[in-house]
Amino acid sequence: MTGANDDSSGSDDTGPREDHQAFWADAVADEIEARNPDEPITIKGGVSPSGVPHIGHLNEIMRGYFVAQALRDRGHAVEQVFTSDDKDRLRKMPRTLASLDWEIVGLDEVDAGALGENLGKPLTDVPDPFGCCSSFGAHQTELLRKSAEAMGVPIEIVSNTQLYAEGAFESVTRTVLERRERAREILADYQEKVDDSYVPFSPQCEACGHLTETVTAIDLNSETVDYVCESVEAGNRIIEGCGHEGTATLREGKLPWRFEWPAQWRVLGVDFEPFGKDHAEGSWPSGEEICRELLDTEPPVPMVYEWFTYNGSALSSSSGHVITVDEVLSVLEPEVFRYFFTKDPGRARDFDVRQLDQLVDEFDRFESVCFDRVDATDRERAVAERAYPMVVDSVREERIRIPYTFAAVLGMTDDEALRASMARRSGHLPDDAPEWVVEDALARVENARTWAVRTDNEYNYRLAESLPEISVSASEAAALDSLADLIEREHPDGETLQQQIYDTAREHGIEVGDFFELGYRLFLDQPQGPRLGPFLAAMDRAFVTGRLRRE
RNA sequence: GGGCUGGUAGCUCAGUCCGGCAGAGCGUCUGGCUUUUAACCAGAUGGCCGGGGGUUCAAGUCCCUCCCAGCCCGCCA
Repeated sequence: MTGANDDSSGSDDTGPREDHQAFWADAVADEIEARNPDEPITIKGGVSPSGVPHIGHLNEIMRGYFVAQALRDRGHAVEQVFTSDDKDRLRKMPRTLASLDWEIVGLDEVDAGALGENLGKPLTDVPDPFGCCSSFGAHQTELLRKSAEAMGVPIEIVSNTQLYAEGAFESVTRTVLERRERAREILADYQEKVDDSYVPFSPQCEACGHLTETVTAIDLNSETVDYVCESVEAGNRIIEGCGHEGTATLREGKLPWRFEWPAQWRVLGVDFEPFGKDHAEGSWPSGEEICRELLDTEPPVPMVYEWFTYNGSALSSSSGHVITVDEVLSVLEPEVFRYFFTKDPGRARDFDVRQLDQLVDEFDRFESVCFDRVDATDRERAVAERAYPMVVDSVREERIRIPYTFAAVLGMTDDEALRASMARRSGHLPDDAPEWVVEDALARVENARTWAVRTDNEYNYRLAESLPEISVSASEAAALDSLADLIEREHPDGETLQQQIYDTAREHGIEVGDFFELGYRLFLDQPQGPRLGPFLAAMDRAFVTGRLRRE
């Protein structure tokens, strides 16, 4: 169905605060619907692709995604686009870069000169320092595309450079130049340094390729501007101009950001756009006014999102304190990370790798709430039922989750059959679980294992492949042998075995604590570990008895 | 200097729009055999809701103000 709500004005009389939406994306969807937008409804995001794309940038995609899904669920056709603002000038050297395989490298490992010699040019005119893409901008855009793909979000990526090149911005640019007096007036309310000489267009110098700011003449008949390539200030530094005097068409240059953003809204027909708090007080209010006053277009429904921090401090492409989508997905299932973005965008949030188990536990609860397996408030249930289907690839109630920390423990072995049998014997997987359930449940093990290794936390065990070098006393040897016999004879369950370990230690006059440590050394080559009884009971019996006998 | 956003239990977060007993999970503690062991179960513990003031029968929620963090505009460079 298309074109919902057309002119049925009678049904719109209910006030906007009529029913409070539990899930934020539905509140946004309400706002968008209230405007009766043309279909497909267009949701946009975008970034200037200059540094290593990190999880903060993903807000531009994920926040829109949930709104898009909420609208689609209501029967609307929705298109989610993402502009790579790749006509932006390269202003400074990034400290780190990412290869297309997400390897983070320093400038010394790439052709840094490709960047350094081209400061001031549009990102798409800067060579790729990795040499693998047609430009630095293209390289960066490719990383963004991969991020969205990895998150399973279908978006159309639009190159800003491309939009200029094909003339999509031409008429808007013309309008802005025609009405530059008004443009100045508006912008001057937001930016003090806008003076009479300000021209809302930056031509690209035909000689050196820099984006320049000194426009000397505007000819709207021929749709060209004359310029002098003078030095410009960018990113707290001066970028030298070449002094060339030339003429540029409206496709050969770019609008300043404050105008470019509203121009995108108009050209792409944007109905909704989320943006970070950096824009909330700057480009949004000016953009809103520019859009209405200058471009005669209604601006999109806005949404400000708070920034994430990473391990407690600000994410920063330039300083290199980043975590990429690729890294996150090496420790989290995509649905868990998608869940992270269902949380209130207005709240500042830390992505703390050391505490990822909490996030995963939260997700597991979220899933359980959706399927009504645990107690929850009405609100929590409403959010879960609404957002959960947008988070998973498919809603399958039979799915089983192994707790993240236990999954990390299962990572002690690479033997997948052993992982499965340990999960079964420990009660986390029913014996009759279908193949796909087992496979799904165990998929988490690799993630959790990577996490445990990366943070080197208390779940970072490794099953000792071969017999560790340990010396045992005569009484300890006897105790271990006797425990092995017991296991062979009685096949005890975990709790029984736990008890038998205590009993055996005492029977042989060994300190209980010492005996446990001996057990951990034997199997993990560490002095501590998980509850020994259940742990040993979960493993292959012959292996356990053999190891106890120090074979 | 002006403004915007955030600040809720040890941790991660709901609840704030629209005032009605301060919540969840995790952690911690205790118990579950005579037993320290990270995957079990039960119970308990946990809060000046950033501070202060105001409105109200009633404030985490509304108003004012201050503090802290981040950001925007300006100023400076």
